[in-house]
Amino acid sequence: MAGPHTLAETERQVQARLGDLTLDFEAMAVVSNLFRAANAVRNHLERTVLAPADLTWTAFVVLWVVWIWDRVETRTIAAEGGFSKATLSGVLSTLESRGLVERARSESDGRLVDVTLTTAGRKLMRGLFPQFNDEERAITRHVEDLGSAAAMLRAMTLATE
Amino acid sequence: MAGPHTLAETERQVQARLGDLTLDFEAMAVVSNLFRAANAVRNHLERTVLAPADLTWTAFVVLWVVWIWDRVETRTIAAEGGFSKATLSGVLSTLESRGLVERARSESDGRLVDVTLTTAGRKLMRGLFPQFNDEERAITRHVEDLGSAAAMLRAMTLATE
DNA sequence: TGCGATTGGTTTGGGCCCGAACGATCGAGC
DNA sequence: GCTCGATCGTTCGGGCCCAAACCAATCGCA
Repeated sequence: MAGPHTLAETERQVQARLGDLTLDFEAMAVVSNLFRAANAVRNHLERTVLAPADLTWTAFVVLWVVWIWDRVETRTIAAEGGFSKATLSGVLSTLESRGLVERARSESDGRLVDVTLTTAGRKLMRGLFPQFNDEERAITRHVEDLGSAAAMLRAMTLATE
Repeated sequence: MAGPHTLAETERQVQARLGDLTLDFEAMAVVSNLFRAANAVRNHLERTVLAPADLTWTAFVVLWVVWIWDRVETRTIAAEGGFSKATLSGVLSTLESRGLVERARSESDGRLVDVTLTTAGRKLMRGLFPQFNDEERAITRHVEDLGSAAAMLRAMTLATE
């Protein structure tokens, strides 16, 4: 949200429009930078790692969750990935048509659908994830304390729930 | 990406699949938490502040940039907002049809288009932004050092460019 | 001055994204 | 057994999202 302009300049402009209100500019800067970072990182990873494999961001997240947990119910994937079940339904259909995942109705509960990776899906993830992690390392290389960075982000996530 | 499961459990699963490779789990956790936070914050703000005004996230960002800078070229909006010019073109059409912004071809350069807020657009932002900032304050209330948090996020953004 | 290269915004096509509505299934309590 | 409420995945409609193709305007450079 806040961009090439300086922070001070942005504050000045906001103050000019809402001078009579008390605002929290530090909070504004943090939220703004959160989205700039997430956007930049996502675009970067999509271009460098995902595009060559013809995968979208969300498709990769779905594959990742299924890969880690081997056999997952769709509701779990949606919760872990942070998107709606409606979105997941479409992405799963795409991945299924490409032969990367398989849907199977649960035997113990007829409402649930279990998802697993096909052999092709597992092979793809095994090749992709190391590249992905290399980029993650590069992206965070200038972050001093990774542990406290993760904790800070978790604090924001929790504060919204 | 990483969700209800514990971090240690996730690492164990990844290690089981890629045990022979060196991975950076701390970097993985930071990137993962970055997206969880951004998703959670965005969804929260959309539901609490934006939905009542019938605005999407991107539409609000566009309005915000134009509001701050009064008269902006579309290329600037796209750069500040962090999305493509193709996306912007569609969102601007939506906002224009709702009477919140106006497009005007630049007089000095026939390729450029300047965007301004209408009176209705300014009125909307004046009412909306204080609510938005209140939520931003609440979201960051458990972050100890807002300054270093913003710096950390900036470091990640810069590392991808 | 002329013309190829660059820049800027829009359009197009395909995919993601959500809330709401829907049909199927399950389970608690009678 | 039966029913009512809750849960699950899918579908639908509308909007966002991007890359690539496109056209108009401008610039660079001889």
